[in-house]
Parts: sequence; C-alpha cells; structure tokens
Amino acid sequence: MAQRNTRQRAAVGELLGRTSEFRTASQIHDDLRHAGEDIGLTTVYRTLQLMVEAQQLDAIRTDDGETAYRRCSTGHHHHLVCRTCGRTVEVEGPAIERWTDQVAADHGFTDVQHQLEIFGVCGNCQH
Amino acid sequence: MAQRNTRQRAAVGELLGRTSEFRTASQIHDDLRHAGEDIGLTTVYRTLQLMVEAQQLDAIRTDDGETAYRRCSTGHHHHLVCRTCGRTVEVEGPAIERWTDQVAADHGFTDVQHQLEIFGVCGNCQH
DNA sequence: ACGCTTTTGACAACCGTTTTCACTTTCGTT
DNA sequence: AACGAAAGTGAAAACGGTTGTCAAAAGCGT
Repeated sequence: MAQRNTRQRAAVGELLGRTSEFRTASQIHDDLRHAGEDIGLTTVYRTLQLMVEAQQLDAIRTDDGETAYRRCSTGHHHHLVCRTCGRTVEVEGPAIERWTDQVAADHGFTDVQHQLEIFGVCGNCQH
Repeated sequence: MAQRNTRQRAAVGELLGRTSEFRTASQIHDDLRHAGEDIGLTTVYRTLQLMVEAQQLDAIRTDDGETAYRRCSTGHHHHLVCRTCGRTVEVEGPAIERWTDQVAADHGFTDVQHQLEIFGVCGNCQH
C-alpha cells in the first residue's frame, strides 16, 4: 500500500507551509507540542526525511551541526547579520542567484543550492 | 606563556600543508597513525580548532554531518561542493564581492564579511 | 636541570539523529 | 460498520561525530 495520511504528517506539513524560514527538527517538534499536537520527535524526523525525498523541503546543515528544513520556495533571500547585536536584515539578490547557477553549470554541477550570509556591524553598534 | 610547539601540531600542520583537499578529523587521524605518528584523536580535533581560529584552515560541514578541514589558500574565494562525493571547486566572483559590500553599505553596515557556499551534484556523480 | 604552565590522550559525556520493536492507526476490502 | 494487512508511531536504546575531564607528559623561560 502507498503512503498514508496521518494527523502527524498533516501537522508538520501545515506548520512548514505557513513559514518560509529554516527550522530544525526540534524547533518544529517544540512548536507542534506547544500548539497542542501530540507528536514524537522521531516522527518529526521521519516526516521531514520523507518530505526532503519528495522534494517538498530543502535541508541545510547549520554551523553547529544541526539540520534545518524549509519548504522549497521560489524567491529565497539571504541574511545581513550584525555581529554585535544580532540584528538581521533579509536581502534579496537576483544577480546572485543567476551567478551561482551559472558558475555551477559551468562546472557541470546540477541540483544546485547555495547559502550566503553577510556579517558586519550595523549603524547602531558603531558608536 | 604563549602557544607551544609540539610534535603533534607540527604533524597536523605539515599534513594539511601538503594537500589542498578537504579532510575530516578522523581521516587526518588515520593518515597520521598510518604514517607512524603517535597522536590521539582528541588532539587532532583540538589542533584543527586552533588552526581554524588562527584562520589557517577553512572548515565546512559535509552533508552527512562531519566537519572537513582544508588549509586556506590565499585570495578570497568561494566553494562549489559536490554533495555526493565532496569534490570541491574554488570559484571567484568579483561581482559577488561588490554586491555584498553594496548591500551592506545600503543598510548602514560596516566591517563586512561574507560566506557563500554552493552545493550541487557534480558531473561524475550524476550516473 | 628546575618548575611552572601548556598540552596530551584515554575515557566518558554530549547532542543530534537513526534504529528498534511493540503497539496503534489507516484504508481497501468485506 | 467491521476486519485485517500494511504502514505509521513513539519511547527508549543505539549510533557517530565532537567536546569535556583530569591525571600524566612535555615544552620552555629561568
């Protein structure tokens, strides 16, 4: 028999459908528990795996070794982060998207994703 | 007292000086043991950490959760990494450098750095 | 060579993730 | 509506890479 519809999968899918931010498995688990869903962490992991395989989610590794998931979406953006106060600005750059795809294609790479973070000191923190 | 020169640190430094490939801590440990060096895995990890802090090494997270290290080559560049075999190509993009500086300046940020990694599947791994 | 301080390394702890396995749920079929 | 086979769930244990602990060893200014 094929894949079945369960309350837990619906909950994970719905949560990730509502945001375009990257979230870790345990963040998702906490969110759902906090919202009253009765769901196990194991199930969250398995559901996320399935959704990645079904190409409904993108997964990236954070710097501290966790995996973060986000629904695949057109129009992603990058972050400009203040290294003093942590303030974050979302920025977009169509030129970057085009450039990375081009570079990857030039080297024979397919299935391309990228990560870009810009760090600096924001106006308020330059005293 | 300052940092000390030890046989173990010299061995790790020399090994990574000879290659420009990304290697994991346990690969480095194995290499050194195989070459007759008596060195503990813990020491390898600590030495790599020190070298990253001293900006002598770049560290990236592989898809399966390991951290891989490689000596920094001169000149700022980015990485195009195959998420299947780990093969890495260094790419440069003056346009990216200009764009990130511009975006940061537009938002009043100074002291700007950025990180860009491109992930994909290389030609060999597309079977 | 002495002695203070750093470094080492076996081992245990940690943490995110995956596996195990008995129990529950789904859903095509009666 | 009820049955039963197959799929899904979740608590707990296992796993694998990395980090912390601490007593012993090594480096280096004197």
